[in-house]
Amino acid sequence: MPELPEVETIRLGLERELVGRTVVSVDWRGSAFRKASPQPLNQLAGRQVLHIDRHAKFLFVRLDNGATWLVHLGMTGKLLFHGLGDAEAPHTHLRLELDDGRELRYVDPRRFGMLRLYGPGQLVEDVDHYGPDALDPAFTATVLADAMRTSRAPMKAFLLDQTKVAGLGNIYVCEALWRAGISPRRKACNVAKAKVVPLYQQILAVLQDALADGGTSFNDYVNTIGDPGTFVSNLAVFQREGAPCLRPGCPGQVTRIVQSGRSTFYCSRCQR
DNA sequence: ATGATCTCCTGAGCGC
DNA sequence: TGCGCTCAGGAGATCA
Repeated sequence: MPELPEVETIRLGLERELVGRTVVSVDWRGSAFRKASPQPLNQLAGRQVLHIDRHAKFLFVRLDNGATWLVHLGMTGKLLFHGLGDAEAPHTHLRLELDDGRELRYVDPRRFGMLRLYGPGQLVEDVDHYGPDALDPAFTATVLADAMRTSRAPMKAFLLDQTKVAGLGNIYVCEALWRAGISPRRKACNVAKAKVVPLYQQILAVLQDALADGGTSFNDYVNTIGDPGTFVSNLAVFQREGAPCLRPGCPGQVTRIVQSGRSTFYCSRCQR
């Protein structure tokens, strides 16, 4: 569900509302997730939150004892602030009672997310194989060009590959390729050199535009106070199958194809 | 080693 | 109303 702009929106919410708070008590339901936590989540009890980092779609909640609580929302994960007595949504897996009389809850119907508590000094390994975050200065046009030169994967798969550049998902890959006028089917190594810098610029632009709108919401994405993002009205191709291409002067229409088992939306007329 | 496919899980939407 | 099918914003494991 959430990609970089949505996760960054949540990070900003946590920075405002969670940093400085202490966890009074933990209600962990022990639900089975795809990856178990290295340390029991009950050990969040008594910890104060110092700050929140993000790499790609992972959140790093830094705690006062040197521990790190890693959160990944998968497709349907939500982190939400609630009052103590608020009714509980289905698929609530974790409730953290905070010292300001509120609760932070993790809700995730599909349980594709990850909640992983690393002890003090324990190294977080989940992003070891990841490439640079798409909005980090370490991600440059040169880095992108070097990775593209050696990959025969179609551009769609290439940009979804978190080891190349981290943080993009299905929506923003489709949107960035449309903005740059590159076919999602074109092999990365076959993209004209002259198109690499524009692609780099459009990746940053679409992420920043979406972030400014609080992300994209279809069904269930909401930020930490339950508000949806509004970028859906600015999507050019994603979930617009059959609609006219929005590029000025382009007579094409948006097509949906399946690549590596996932939907790709693009205009075959102006994305070459 | 790279790229494609399968898998985890639940819910929504659709056609019949 | 209900059944069965397809699809969903992610990513790790497995297979060719």
